[in-house]
Amino acid sequence: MAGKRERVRAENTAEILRLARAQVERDGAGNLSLREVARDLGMVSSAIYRYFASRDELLTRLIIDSYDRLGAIVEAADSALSSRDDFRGRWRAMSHSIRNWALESPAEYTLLFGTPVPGYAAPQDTIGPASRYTNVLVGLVLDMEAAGHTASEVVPAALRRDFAALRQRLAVPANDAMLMRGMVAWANLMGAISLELFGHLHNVVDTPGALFDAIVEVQAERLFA
Amino acid sequence: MAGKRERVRAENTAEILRLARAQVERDGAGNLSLREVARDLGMVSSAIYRYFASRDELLTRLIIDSYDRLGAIVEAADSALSSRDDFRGRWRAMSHSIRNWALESPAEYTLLFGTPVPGYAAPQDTIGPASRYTNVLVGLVLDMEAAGHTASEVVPAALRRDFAALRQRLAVPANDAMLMRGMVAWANLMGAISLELFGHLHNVVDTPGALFDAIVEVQAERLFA
DNA sequence: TGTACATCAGTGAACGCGCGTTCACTGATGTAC
DNA sequence: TGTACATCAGTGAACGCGCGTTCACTGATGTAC
Repeated sequence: MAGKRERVRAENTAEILRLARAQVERDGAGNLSLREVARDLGMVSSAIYRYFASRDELLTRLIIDSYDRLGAIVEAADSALSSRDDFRGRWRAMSHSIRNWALESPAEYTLLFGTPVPGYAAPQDTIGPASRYTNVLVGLVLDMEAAGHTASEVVPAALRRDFAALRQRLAVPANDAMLMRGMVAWANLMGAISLELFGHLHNVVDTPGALFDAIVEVQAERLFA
Repeated sequence: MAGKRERVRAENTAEILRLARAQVERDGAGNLSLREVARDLGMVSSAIYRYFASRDELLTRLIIDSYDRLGAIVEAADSALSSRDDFRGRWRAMSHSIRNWALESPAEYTLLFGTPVPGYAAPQDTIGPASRYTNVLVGLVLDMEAAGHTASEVVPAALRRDFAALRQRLAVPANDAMLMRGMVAWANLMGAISLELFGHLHNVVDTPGALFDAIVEVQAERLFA
């Protein structure tokens, strides 16, 4: 029988998350309202507290889920390429998968990469899921290094210490110049997407997709060739 | 006498803007409250309406002022370099001036480059001030082109049309590859700053300043040498 | 310089709204014997 | 298979709060003659 209570609880939890996500998609994370979720669900507002201890906890859950979805998407895009040494192809695939996800669910992107919700402090639980999508990029530079690629990027001393710590934490043996390469690619990628999603390409470019492609290609040429 | 009314009005308008800005700095733009501004000012809430027609109008004014301040800062940083053909130096100067401004007034940065305020639609008046800081970067690539630098970046057809329109709108004769270079630099710059300010470098790097320097140098080497 | 009228800044009360969270409660589902 | 008790989901009322905006008003500043 597996417990009717248990089943209903799982269903309702999922439904709350679904409705909350839809609300975030519509009005932004700052305006997520427990009362509205309850209304949508046909319950009284206090009932939500049987499922989530507070608004912040619900937000945290949404954030974690979004990071996880993003992570899964980027991992899938990368591993879809059968030739693992097609580094440019892999870079293209992961870049475009992030942008496509962002365009499909802009508020999810905003939830993760926009203005942090005021008064909300991300708890420890988010840091694992948050690094899932970046790990794909780390994997790419690692594979390049393993394949004998060398990078000549200069890394200042202060940053070399940071990179050493990072290598330990992630148990990743990439060298400084290669990590630097990854950082540049990362900043460039997220910058291009944020500028587009947050409206800064209005009055600049009419086909942001073409600009994104071109930016990805320029970096492919410089960093992943 | 020049009108006491007029003088008081100017003072109060300035004071409202100052208090509103402080509030945005403290709680984020989404939480800007006319009532709180009025309280801080020692006035009754409805009095604000003698100065601004609505909350949105006040927000717009804050945004315009911030773009203007940013624009002025970046212009000053660029023109402080006496040798106009030190392109790398100019790139460094403008990059760092933007980051420094962002660190000094994070909520202003967030107001401009973070999540758009839900329900708020930027009116036409913002687009002039919004392009002031980017024009400095455009100026740099223009000067490089005038000095005989050539760029080999590939620009796809769709984007070439956009760039043609952009050239007309800005009355700027930069060629496609050079404009492309500017776009890459722009995305990279804003991406690096946003990642830092929105907390994505936590658990990645302990000295974000060093990372920023390094990113700027990598792009200096590739785009402005 | 003085008077009469127009302009405008600031008041205070009100409208109508929404929010997160707590708490004592009822009634259904699950568990142990 | 049945009974007795424990667990837990959902209710409804309440607390205390904040918000943007409107409106009729008073009293001070400005203007025309």
